[in-house]
Amino acid sequence: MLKEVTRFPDHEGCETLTKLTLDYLPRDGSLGTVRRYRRGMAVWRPDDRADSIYFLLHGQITVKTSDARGRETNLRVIEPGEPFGELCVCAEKTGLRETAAHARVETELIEIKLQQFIAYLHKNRDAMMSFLFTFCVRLTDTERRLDMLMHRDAQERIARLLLHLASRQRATSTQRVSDIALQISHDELAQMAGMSRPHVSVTMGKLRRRKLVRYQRGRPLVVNVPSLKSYVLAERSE
Amino acid sequence: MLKEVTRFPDHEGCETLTKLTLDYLPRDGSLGTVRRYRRGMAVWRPDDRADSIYFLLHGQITVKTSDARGRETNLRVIEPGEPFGELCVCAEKTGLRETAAHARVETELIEIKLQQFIAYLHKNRDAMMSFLFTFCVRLTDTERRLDMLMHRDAQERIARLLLHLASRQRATSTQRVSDIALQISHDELAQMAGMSRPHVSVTMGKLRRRKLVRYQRGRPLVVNVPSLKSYVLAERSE
DNA sequence: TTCCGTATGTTAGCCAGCTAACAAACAAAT
DNA sequence: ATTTGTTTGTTAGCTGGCTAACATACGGAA
Repeated sequence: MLKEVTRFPDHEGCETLTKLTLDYLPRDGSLGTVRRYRRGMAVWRPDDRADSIYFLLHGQITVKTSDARGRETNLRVIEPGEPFGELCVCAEKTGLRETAAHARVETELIEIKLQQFIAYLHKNRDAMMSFLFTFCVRLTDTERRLDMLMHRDAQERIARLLLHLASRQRATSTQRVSDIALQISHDELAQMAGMSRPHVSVTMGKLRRRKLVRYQRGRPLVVNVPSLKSYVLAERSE
Repeated sequence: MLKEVTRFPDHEGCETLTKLTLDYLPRDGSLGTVRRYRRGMAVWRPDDRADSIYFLLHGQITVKTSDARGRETNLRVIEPGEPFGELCVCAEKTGLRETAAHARVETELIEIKLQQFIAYLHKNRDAMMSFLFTFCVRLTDTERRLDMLMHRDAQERIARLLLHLASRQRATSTQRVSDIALQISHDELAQMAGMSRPHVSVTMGKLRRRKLVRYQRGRPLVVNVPSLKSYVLAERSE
């Protein structure tokens, strides 16, 4: 149990820690309820009370906001093992979600009432520590997306987004390869990068010509991490 | 000690929780080192190892990144009582900061080595729970900034940024007033919103003409929270 | 095969926000 | 009172990304 604690400051396998909390939860059904959702179904809607936390078992969830004009933006994509719908998603103490979460595919998850979850953490030190680490990683994750959005050049923005997605993906792979495959459409990239879909296609085309990514119709998007990274870090002074 | 735990799900005074962890730390000097910084001094630089966590006692800290072109963007402003330089600011397990933190004014803080801090949390359940809540709040905070950056209309973007800053500020005020005063320059707003300084000035001028904010040279910026909020939420369909 | 739905490629025209450059207003220091 | 430094106001181009619209390619269903 202490292994992760002492290993953490060395920053090994940070991303994998995100999925660790689930291992500390009782699996005898005493905490939370297992629920299933089919593709497209809503896990929560903007006006729902934010009094539950979820852990994704199988499938994939997207968390989105939409503004007054109906423009949708993708705030997060949840992978199996990750917690989501966290505590204190409280905008202005109304305790409402203000976001929408939908199953992207056939999905199974555990829903736990916040009260119960907090009570459980209170009794279980290791689970709490694990959960704390999970949040640290998520915070870093979110701050990197912030960093990405601060860049206004399309190529740099997309490049950073792809690197970000690749580093999350890499956590699940066993070996450290330079080519990471992502299953994501241009439309979804557009929603994550805050760009229009056509311009994402144009920008992706440029990156493809530079051999920084590979993709074709129907084939997954393959990101060459080292090349992309050196592209992002390169001085483009003029 | 349990008060905060049970109160949390009701989302009362969420923001104030951010500054709560400090109260749980031993003040006898047994944990961490007190350090002082003068205006402009660096707390850490991009290549420093990220093996400490900090708690701000007095003053103000800004955390920034700068890209290859030298463009600086403001990632966060730290207020007294808040922790910063969190665990796992580990980009690619190098364990480096990749950001720069500077004192904006005369500043005093506590620096604690991560190893020691984690060991302390491990022994002190209430401190850990408090710290966990702090992170939840910070995560929500960061996700709101994400949301703000996803909007490309300048007025909406600045409006959302001001609301965000105001809601953090409001935590320190005793009463719930509609007018919140902020001490921030157009240049800093530009760095937080990912916009150019001139266009921030233009946009702020528009908001001022709409009576959503008040400000003059040398006077602090006063944000009318309800008006701004209704402006942001209003349908601007055409 | 054919049809349909969805993802990607591409272009023309427009416009919001950028850069650059300078002016003005004030504060603090001399 | 001057000087210096800092912040804000403002404008004239310019450009990058947007919208809209359509073309193309592919997968799966019928």
